[in-house]
Amino acid sequence: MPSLKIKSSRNIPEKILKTAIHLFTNRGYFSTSVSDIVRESGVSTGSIYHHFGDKEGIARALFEMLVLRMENAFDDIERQHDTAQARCRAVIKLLFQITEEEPEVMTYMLFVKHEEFMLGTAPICSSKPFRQMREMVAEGMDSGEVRPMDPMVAAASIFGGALRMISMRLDGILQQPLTEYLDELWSSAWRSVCQ
Amino acid sequence: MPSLKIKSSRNIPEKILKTAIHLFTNRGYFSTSVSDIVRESGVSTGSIYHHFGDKEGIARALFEMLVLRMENAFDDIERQHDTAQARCRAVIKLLFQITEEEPEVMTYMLFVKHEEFMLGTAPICSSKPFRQMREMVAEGMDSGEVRPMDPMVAAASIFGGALRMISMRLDGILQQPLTEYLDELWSSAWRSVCQ
DNA sequence: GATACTAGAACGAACAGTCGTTCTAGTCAA
DNA sequence: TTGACTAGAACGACTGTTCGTTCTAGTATC
Repeated sequence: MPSLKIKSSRNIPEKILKTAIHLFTNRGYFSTSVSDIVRESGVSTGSIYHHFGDKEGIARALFEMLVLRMENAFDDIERQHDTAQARCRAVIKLLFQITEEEPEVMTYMLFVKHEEFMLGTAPICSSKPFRQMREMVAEGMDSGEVRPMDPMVAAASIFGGALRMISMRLDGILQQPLTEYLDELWSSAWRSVCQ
Repeated sequence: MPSLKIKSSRNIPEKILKTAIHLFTNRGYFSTSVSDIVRESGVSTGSIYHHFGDKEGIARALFEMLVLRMENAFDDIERQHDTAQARCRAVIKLLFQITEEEPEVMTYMLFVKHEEFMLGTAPICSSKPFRQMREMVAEGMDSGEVRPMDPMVAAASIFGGALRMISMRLDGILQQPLTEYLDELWSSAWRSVCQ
């Protein structure tokens, strides 16, 4: 997580966010009370409300931070690779790495129903990172790497398997680290859409 | 939904369950109060507790009913088809149909985090229907229809795209009914694992 | 057929506890 | 001294649940 450097030497907002993502992903947003966050973070109620306004504000800050981080990572990938094949593979590799290194981050991004508590928020798959993923596939179709087909079907075919693996890994059904499945999964995924 | 015939001519448990699945999927479990269910169903608080014990009991009854229904449907599919290819395709077709005809049922089955409120419940992908899906793929590998590979990767590759399409459809990103994508999606999915 | 009785289904006002939030007092760096 | 920040007790709204009562339909008795 890119540490948001903030003036206070004790960096209270970061403490709050770290505790929050841990509790939100393990117990769920509604089963986490503000008092729980106070207790586990060692930060007072007053500070929490001073920095984030309300409980939803914590969830929102967390979400925006992680989405932004993902956007930047995808921008990097687009810069570092120039074929759809290489880009999509790099995206999956990145998602697998994050899942292994920071499972709570991946859980919060992909498998938390933000609309339920962040009122007026669009579902995660209409967020920019997901759009970037679909665009990579669409560009691959324009360039002839990906065979002509419905763009949504193509995107679902390329990334669907990987997202399924992530979901199973986070649910404890896969024992081995995701990175060990990467090559085999990618060759299957690419077979489904290549010319 | 298979109507649980119950003596009472007014069939109160069914009224409660219908209201509950509607509210749970649209607002979320925690944002739905028992009073909301009382108001929308026209059933009294007392009756709800008489039939289901507590709020969680409603969610649990709903879940068990829908999982059972899915198990039976998959059993039928296994009886009616004898190749992995035909079985897997039939499963996807069925899931697409349910998504179109009863989106709330599909939402509740796939995209509600039951562990958060039904304490001690395993995640949905360790439930029997999901195991049945993985077994169909494994059998296809034994028979030589599916090329040799990690069984989990094979299952994720076959069903991942379809589940992604369902998710996008339920989130309102796909305008057309899923059934229109079935042929194209299936041919992609099968390409990824066939010999 | 009429009556008395019974079991369980339905009701909803009342309760105890928890939650998110507010507020006043205090701390500390500049 | 000032102003940003921290602290945590206090508050009111709301939640899931309970429980005493009423209603309903079926059975036994006459």
